[in-house]
Amino acid sequence: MTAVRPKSTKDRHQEILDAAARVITERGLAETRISDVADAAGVSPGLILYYFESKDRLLSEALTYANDQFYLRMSREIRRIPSAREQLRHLIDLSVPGYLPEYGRLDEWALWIEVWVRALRDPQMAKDRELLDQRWRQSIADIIRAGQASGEFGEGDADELALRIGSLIDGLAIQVIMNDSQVTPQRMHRACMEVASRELGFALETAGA
Amino acid sequence: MTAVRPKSTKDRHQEILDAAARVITERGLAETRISDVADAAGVSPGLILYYFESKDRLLSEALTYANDQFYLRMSREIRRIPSAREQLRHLIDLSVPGYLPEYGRLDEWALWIEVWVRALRDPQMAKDRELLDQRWRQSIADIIRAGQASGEFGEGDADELALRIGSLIDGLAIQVIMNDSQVTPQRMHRACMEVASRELGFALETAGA
DNA sequence: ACCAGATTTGAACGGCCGGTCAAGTTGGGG
DNA sequence: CCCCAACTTGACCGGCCGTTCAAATCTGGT
Repeated sequence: MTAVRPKSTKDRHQEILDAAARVITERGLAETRISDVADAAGVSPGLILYYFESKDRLLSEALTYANDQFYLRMSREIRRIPSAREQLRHLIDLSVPGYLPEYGRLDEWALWIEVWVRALRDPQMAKDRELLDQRWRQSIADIIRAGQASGEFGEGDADELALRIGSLIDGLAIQVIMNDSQVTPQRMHRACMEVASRELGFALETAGA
Repeated sequence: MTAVRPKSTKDRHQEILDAAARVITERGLAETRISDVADAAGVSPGLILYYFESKDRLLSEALTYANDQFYLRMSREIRRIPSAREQLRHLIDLSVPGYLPEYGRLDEWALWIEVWVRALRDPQMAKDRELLDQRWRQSIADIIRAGQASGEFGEGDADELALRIGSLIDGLAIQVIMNDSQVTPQRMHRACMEVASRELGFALETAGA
């Protein structure tokens, strides 16, 4: 049988990116060494530089790759939901770090922060970040447009509303991921839903028993 | 015995912190070397380690120091304004990177991002960040309470409203400081004012004429 | 079985930089 | 004026880590 040995080039490439993303999440960009990634991927350090021309390039690619993965998973899940209002709720569910138990601490947000800090100085990363962010706003705007078409949401510039809601999520998520004692996942979730309901003009079913 | 030269020592200490903050803003935390700080402060590298026990300590202190400075300047300015609504507007003015020309690009936000990334792994920095953030929310909440007392704003939990507005500012500021082509300072300012007016229940004077 | 090219290894190199230190300089008190 | 402690310097050390490279191994084709 073919042992585990033969790996296509593409597999290796992705394996290393996966390993790098894991290491960055765990140790932080600044503390990530090539040998850490090699260990995580189960290969020798030399091989990393065989597939990536430099450590910097590897880390940059890993960051956008990981954010890509997150985005794809999210939009896959959301596409399944028929109601725009429920789509929005689920997007918020997924965006609140640690809100849905099955998703762990949702450390993707930590990677975002690493992207930001790197984008401040790395033009390529700045470009990638802008695209990633645009896509994020876009997916919110799409939900809003769908809700407006179906009458679930009131009128208003969908892109502008998406910017506001998306930015609110960003700002709150930072504090939640930092384990701020005042800003719990529940509180973040509630804040997002309330602002969204006011901005989009729908009533929040208050869970009164 | 007698205190030796507390004044000069204190000056040096602060000079170095200032220099470090400048270097971090310019080059980023990851790229900041002790010798860079020494150059910026006009002293020898050895002296840096005479005043700070390690590079890590220095950088941590510099980050909180710089954010402190920003906060103090902001609250000094805001205290002068009588109307709560104008206080809020000015707080937003100051928070939008590059909105007020006289304040340059307001790179303090870049330092915030560095704080975040460091706070993810450094418990002391995490603690400091939480205090800094609490103070930031608090100063917004104070404005809101004043406005509610004077009748300028509607009712509502001031702390909750402050969290929402503060987080929105955070999330938007990130994108502005990244030079996102879609999120201009003007657009951020407008978004903040609109959400604030809706959340706080006051009318936005639409600039006619 | 053999070859050629692709893949993989790990040892070794070299630069960089945080931290140390011994030697100087300064300035105020006696 | 001298002395001592505080302050300041810059050379130096040592380790770390990104990168290189020659050699080993593997793979598929003939």
